[in-house]
Amino acid sequence: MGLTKTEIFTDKQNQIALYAKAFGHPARVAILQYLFKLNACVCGDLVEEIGLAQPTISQHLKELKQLGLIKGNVEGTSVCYCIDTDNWEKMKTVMSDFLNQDLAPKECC
Amino acid sequence: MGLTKTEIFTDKQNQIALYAKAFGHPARVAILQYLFKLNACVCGDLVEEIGLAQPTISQHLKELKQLGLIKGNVEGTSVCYCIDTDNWEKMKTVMSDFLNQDLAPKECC
DNA sequence: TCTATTAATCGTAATATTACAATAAATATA
DNA sequence: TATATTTATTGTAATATTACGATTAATAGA
Repeated sequence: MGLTKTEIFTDKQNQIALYAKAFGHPARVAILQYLFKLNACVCGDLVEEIGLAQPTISQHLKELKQLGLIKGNVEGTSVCYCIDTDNWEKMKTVMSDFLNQDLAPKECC
Repeated sequence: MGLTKTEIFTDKQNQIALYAKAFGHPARVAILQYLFKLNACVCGDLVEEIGLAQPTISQHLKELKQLGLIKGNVEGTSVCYCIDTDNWEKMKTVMSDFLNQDLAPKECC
């Protein structure tokens, strides 16, 4: 147990859950907001900005990178991160479809 | 360790993360989609519909209820669940603000 | 080459999540 | 009251996540 049974759900449902999981930690939310705010590649000051230890930030960045939401470019000894806008848009489509489901105005119970 | 440091993040960041966490499991996504699809209170057939054990479904429903995204009304021996549309709209506002951040079209790195 | 700087990886402890069997609670009906 | 039906709760095992110290890797510059 303790293992999510992905096989009984649709690809779409699993995809929504994966994106949502990425946003399910405030550090990752903060990282993404900071990248959007600066509107540029952020080279190195994420650790001071967020306030968690360097390995922890690195771990969160890795998750976001694996999902494709950010990209990292090596610049000398530092790595510069920014939003991957193409993939961000794809994610938005998936998540918006889910969030914008609407109910007909029908009384219930 | 293993404990999210919520105190170093803003209320907004924590709120986004809490909502996202709720959507971070495909069973909860599936439950919500089903409630939207039927557009009615669902009395009892969620266990067969989703395909997880009854206590597991009950646990997922509890999480969604605690966040306020669904409500449950007791009807005899069964409980009928439906989307809490008011709270769903509030959630949508919060999540949309986050997802719809946009970058100026600026090259990066 | 040596040193400094910065990010990634490894290892690990603490906590959280997921899933379900067993059981309890609640209520309708015989 | 007794029984059937349905959902919630409890307990617990398996797995995942979070956080960080220690270390490694990579590269710039002396």
